[in-house]
Amino acid sequence: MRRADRLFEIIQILRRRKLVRARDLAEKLEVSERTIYRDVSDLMASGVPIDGEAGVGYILREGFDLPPLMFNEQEIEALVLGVRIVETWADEKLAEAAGNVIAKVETVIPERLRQHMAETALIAPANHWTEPMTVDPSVLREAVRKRQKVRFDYRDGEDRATRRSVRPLGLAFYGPVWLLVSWCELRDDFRSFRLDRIADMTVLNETFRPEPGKTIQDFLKRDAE
Amino acid sequence: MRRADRLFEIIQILRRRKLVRARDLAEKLEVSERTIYRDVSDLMASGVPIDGEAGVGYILREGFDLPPLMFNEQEIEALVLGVRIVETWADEKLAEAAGNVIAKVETVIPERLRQHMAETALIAPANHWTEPMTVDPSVLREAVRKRQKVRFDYRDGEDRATRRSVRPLGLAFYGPVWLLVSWCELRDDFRSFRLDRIADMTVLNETFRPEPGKTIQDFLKRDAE
DNA sequence: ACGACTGTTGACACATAATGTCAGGAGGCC
DNA sequence: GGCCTCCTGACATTATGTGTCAACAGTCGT
Repeated sequence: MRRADRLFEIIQILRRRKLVRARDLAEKLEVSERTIYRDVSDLMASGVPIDGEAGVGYILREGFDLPPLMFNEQEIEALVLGVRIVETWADEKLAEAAGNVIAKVETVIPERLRQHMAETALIAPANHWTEPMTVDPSVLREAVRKRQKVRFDYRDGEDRATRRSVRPLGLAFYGPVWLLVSWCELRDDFRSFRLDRIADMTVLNETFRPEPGKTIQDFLKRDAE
Repeated sequence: MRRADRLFEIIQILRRRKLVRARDLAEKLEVSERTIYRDVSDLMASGVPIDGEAGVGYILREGFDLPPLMFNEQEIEALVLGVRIVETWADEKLAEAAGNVIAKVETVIPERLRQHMAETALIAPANHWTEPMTVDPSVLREAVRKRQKVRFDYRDGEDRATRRSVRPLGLAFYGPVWLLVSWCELRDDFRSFRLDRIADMTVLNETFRPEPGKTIQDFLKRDAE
């Protein structure tokens, strides 16, 4: 039996039974326990939610596959429109993920809705007037997630250039342009930067901790006033 | 990337797109075409219904009922961003539906992703420069669904006013403005109208049948050329 | 506190599977 | 016919998987 099949088989066994010991799996699949431990470890690394408890066995937590979903027609339209906008207005990686969302949702909704999904007449045409990006948004998204500071040159509306070091807090979709919402250490305040005016960006190794008053929630709160 | 992951990835790509060439897969997954042929062959042997046609590419037949894997983090981000954009850029009814989508998805994902969902740092700020709508988009959406013709006054870029009778085919999100994509009976051709320039619209009782060459698919096809 | 049970990890030698390259064949499409 | 694509075989090379042995750590019942 090929390894790929075995990994799949382990998942199936875990789906069927609540609790399984490595020894059971080893016997069933005719490999050594050591191999099972390695397989399970790989599955975990791939995101399969397996809990292994010493003295007990393995349990598959919920959330491995996507359960059936039910939406009404209006919700389908909202979902499809949102995803289509992301597909045409965001960077490649997000666009691809958006495509996956469509594909995955399609397989878990009832047939009737699947049809409606395909027929949704809300479209987001490829836009031709976005400013060419000078930074890769996916790099920035990662910096946001990992809370890594970034440094870059910024050219403002009056063409003045400054070098900034900021805490990236989030990315904001603002029509034809994307903004980097950040805490600017030069100004010691929130600042938003247009992604098309950023140049020579480097993600620093320096990380930051969220501090009260300097998070994106604080920014949004202030924005609302 | 390990082989087992690649096999899953191939399935996902096939789910997303109708037609894929071995070459596309090879580039995407950074392996040789030969490896792709071997992978696909193995998937087929495992019962995945893939059709491979010489001169065409690969197609995933229907009837593959393996539930898709749970959303990954990137997909959650794409979904959340899409929904947030709809919430701020679309009309009230769609915005509300978008909110429901979030709520429904939240109930089926594991805790870890729910947290990620809440923390997604992609935002779509309330935009302040959209042109004020002169028609209710939700009325137009319904007319699209029910295939009811509509009549309205339109004021073009040079401020010339015309009265139009059109088949509403769909709505297009075009940044700060929304467009009504339609088959215009005055010009006997496809025409797009900015929603903020439409006035005195009435939905007619007259319905229309989709005719070859006059559907939104035809419009999109022509657009691509 | 103890012992039995089970998951987790490392090391190492060995076997096997995966991969890329090259070549050729077969079938769809215009 | 020419082009594109899927499909298959062979072969050298490399990467990966595997079993065995060993030690450690967490759980559970007593």
